[in-house]
Amino acid sequence: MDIKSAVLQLSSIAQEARLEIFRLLVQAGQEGLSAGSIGETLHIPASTLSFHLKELSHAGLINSRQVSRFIYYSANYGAMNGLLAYLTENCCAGAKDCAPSSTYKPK
Amino acid sequence: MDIKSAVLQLSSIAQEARLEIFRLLVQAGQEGLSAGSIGETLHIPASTLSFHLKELSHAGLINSRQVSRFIYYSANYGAMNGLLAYLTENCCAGAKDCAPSSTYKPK
DNA sequence: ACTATATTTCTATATTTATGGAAATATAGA
DNA sequence: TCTATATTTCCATAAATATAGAAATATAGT
Repeated sequence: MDIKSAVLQLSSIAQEARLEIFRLLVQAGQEGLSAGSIGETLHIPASTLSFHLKELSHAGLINSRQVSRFIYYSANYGAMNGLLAYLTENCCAGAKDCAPSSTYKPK
Repeated sequence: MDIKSAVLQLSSIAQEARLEIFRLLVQAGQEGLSAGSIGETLHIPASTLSFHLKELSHAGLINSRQVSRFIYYSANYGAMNGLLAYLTENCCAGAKDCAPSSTYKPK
């Protein structure tokens, strides 16, 4: 992970509408959701949504696939974990248990 | 964690200079580093650095304390972990092992 | 081919953010 | 109190980003 990619990914979720979209997809699982259902759930106009989905895709934090007339978007869990790992890399110069507990336990 | 705080925190590290500062402090540990030594390490002019440190402080991702003429900044590990937990909350609707492995293992 | 639906692109406007020099404000040692 | 050092505030300018309507494009059912 290089810093420019990390900034691109962080920028893509450092915006309220996009963070909502991303979290919705993280919670939705591998299957994902169609653009239309995301817009309906979050009340985002189609053109605005399209702009935000492109930002997230371009950053690599979400994937898309076409299913008939719909486009399904889903979280890229690998990219997400890569980003989290980058943020915590060499945390506390390797001291163990430097950080308070977190509830997320990746395998 | 509410979404506005999360966006504020993400925005604060979604910028190359600030992400460098934050990672430097995450790696530095509890003791932290003085503003001057951060600027010297990362080659950031004082006024620019001050602006960025204020952004990070305001978001709550770093703390500061005065030590004689110096101001020491350090990572707020609790805030960091809170943010990471927020991003992964209800990941995959609770399915276990939905996400690929990560190297960060908070206790 | 025609029609309805899904999504994207185009466009203009409004808003926010980053930069760094110069000046101002601490802090502490002599 | 004078001086040196550390950091912040002020300021103007430059650059990037968000918004959503209207038009364009794609897909599939009839």
